[in-house]
Amino acid sequence: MRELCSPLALAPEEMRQLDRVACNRNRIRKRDSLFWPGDPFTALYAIRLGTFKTVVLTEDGREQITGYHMAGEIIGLDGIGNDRHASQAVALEDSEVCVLPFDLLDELAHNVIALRRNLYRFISNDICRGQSMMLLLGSMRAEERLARFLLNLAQRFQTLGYSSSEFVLRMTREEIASYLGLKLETVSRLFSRLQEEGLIQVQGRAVKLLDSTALKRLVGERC
Amino acid sequence: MRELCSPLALAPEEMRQLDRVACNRNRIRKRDSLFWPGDPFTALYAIRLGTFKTVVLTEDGREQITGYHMAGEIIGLDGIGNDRHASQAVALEDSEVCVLPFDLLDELAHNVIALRRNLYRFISNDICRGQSMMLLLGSMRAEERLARFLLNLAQRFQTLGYSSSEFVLRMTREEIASYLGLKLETVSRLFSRLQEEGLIQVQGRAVKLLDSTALKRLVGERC
DNA sequence: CGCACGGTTGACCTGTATCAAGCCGGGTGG
DNA sequence: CCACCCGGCTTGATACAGGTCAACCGTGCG
Repeated sequence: MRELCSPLALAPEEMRQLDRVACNRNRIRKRDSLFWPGDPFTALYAIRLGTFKTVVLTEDGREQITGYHMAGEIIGLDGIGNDRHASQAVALEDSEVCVLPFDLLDELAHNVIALRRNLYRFISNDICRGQSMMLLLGSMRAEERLARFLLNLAQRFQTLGYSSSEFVLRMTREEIASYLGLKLETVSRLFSRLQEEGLIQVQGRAVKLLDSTALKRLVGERC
Repeated sequence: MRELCSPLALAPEEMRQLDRVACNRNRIRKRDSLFWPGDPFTALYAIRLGTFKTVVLTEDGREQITGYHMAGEIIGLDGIGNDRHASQAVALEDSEVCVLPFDLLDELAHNVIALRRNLYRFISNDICRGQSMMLLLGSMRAEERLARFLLNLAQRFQTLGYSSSEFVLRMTREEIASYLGLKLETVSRLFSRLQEEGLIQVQGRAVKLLDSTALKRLVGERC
């Protein structure tokens, strides 16, 4: 548990207090949901293991994946605002989360300045993530979107201690497409094209980044 | 000042405390910026008067407008996460803001539960706004995007006590286009088309919603 | 073993972008 | 006070990225 909360940078004594809060783990099976849109908001969830997607829906049934979340990240933040979750969180593989009841968390935040600040921080980071997604969806071409997606995954795998150049996607082409505001055929074609160009190697969901420099150039990064 | 903080739902006594925090007003002239990307984060800003756009940039200079903000709203929330603002906030007309130094705000939040909760709430609402924008940018057609934009503005004007069916846009076609992930010519054509169809009446930036029911149907709302 | 789901690929279509020309209205300087 | 100019807007013609429809494949799961 502790390592999960290390991003919160607490003193050991505060850690013990937090342990009271985050006592209960929870296993979520692949395809099961942690919460649904409209569910009353009671807790945040710290992902210990596995991967989740968050999804929002239109009235007429279309859906948009708004995020992929891996171990060490916290989800459910969108529920604080109006005491109901706005999105759905679905496990992409068998996963495990810590339930962080928000009342307890807030009570603790009352005393522990560092925790309060870090709560703000987490929520605010989600805002920034949203802004980058708007940038991506609003003004980037398809190829650039996919390249960014891959580089972002690579970086996150790296911070988790996995290879940043070789990994297995947890999501289908259709899910990638939804996230990137494209159609699944387009994503499939893009994978093939990037492979032809020698930038990546794809075999189903197994991806190897062969030329990250070129990928970064694709997304307009100065190298 | 007080009416601005009324969404925070404070007791009168707490109000007085908050007055200490939000003492200083600030006039911002049209086209001037409240903060720039990279600026150190020190405060939130409560808009008293006027309109702002928030903008994020790519390394290679493209820009995406991520939000329009009117009186009563709070901006700058994206800065909390890493102590630097990620976006730029530009006044679309002569405006006035209250500066809310975050240190003071947080200190006060330590004591006042309601304020703490409402801080969370504000930030979280921004996340939800981001999610709806992803939905819009990722899976809606151009006409639907514009219709949603207009209906959203209408509703916000209404809550400010202005007409919800007749208002003057503060932004150019190009700014609307950026926000909606389109090009200015497309936005212009859409305005013309909605007018031909009798749903709205446009004269430059003056807009009148003639058939909100049809507009809502356009965005897939059951009526 | 076979079926169903996920993925690839091709042919064609269309919504939106792009390029280009002209208009309108309001602010400025003569 | 008028003429001009410029930024913002509209509209048309054309291009193209990505969507749609359809056929087929492979593979892993029951």
